[in-house]
Amino acid sequence: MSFSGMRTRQREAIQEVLEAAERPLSAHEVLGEAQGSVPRLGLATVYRNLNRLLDEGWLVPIDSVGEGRRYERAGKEHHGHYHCCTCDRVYDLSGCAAQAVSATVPAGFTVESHELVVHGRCADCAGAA
Amino acid sequence: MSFSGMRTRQREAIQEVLEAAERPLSAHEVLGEAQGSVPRLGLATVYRNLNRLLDEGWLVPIDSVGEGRRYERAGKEHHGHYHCCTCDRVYDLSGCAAQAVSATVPAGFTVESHELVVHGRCADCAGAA
DNA sequence: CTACTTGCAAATGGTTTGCAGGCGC
DNA sequence: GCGCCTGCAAACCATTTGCAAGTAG
Repeated sequence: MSFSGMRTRQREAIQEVLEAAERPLSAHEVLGEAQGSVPRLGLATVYRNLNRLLDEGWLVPIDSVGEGRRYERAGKEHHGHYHCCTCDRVYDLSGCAAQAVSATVPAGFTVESHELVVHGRCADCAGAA
Repeated sequence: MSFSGMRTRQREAIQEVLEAAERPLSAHEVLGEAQGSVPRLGLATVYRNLNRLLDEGWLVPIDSVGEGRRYERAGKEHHGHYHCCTCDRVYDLSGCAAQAVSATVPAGFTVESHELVVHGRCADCAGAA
């Protein structure tokens, strides 16, 4: 099991884009950026690589915000995400800001609401599975 | 503003289902339940009513968990949601549990991770929009 | 050379929309 | 009766999959 798979031009372009990003990116954003290095890059290839990178633990999925999944380089300190309702982009917050939401939001940003989601297993499933 | 729209059998069935639910429901769950009272009810009608109810503020959307949006009656005390990774259902948590996640999780439930998402406007959009 | 990958196109699954007929008011 | 609402089917959009051809090792 082991691992990384082949080294291809498209795979590297995708990783570079994600490594350089300072906020979670959508598949389309990755496609757009990566096509800078690999023009003929297809969306399916982007998804296939994103999913592989998720399996390998190189990426973390961000599903918590509206439409579509975002992808972020793994290994960062646990942090919250700030979603702009207008431009729909997602920004990283510093640290897990649960206790002081407004304090962690970047200056100039306005907080409208926040959500806390816990993932795990309920009593039924913990016993059954 | 003001607005309620017409009173129809399907609309009432949908509202009853959501009023009775003690956890956020997906459009399909609403459809299934409501068809108990209105057999020929269509999925499109469910979506149209759910969206209208959202506009009217009667419902709150829960986008934070995995696949598809869930809908919950508005007006409840702000609370977190517990998502079971196995059965994929979403449960309400009591109160905003940001400060003590594990403490608010129902007995028997296992916490695997949690997410905090803040919605609002970034500096650019707050000024522009 | 052989297996893993890619690109393109068709398939999926959730949600929305177009349209003709129905029902609330 | 007029207009909003419903049901059905087609349209959309994000993501996945099938398949023939390309490329890494």
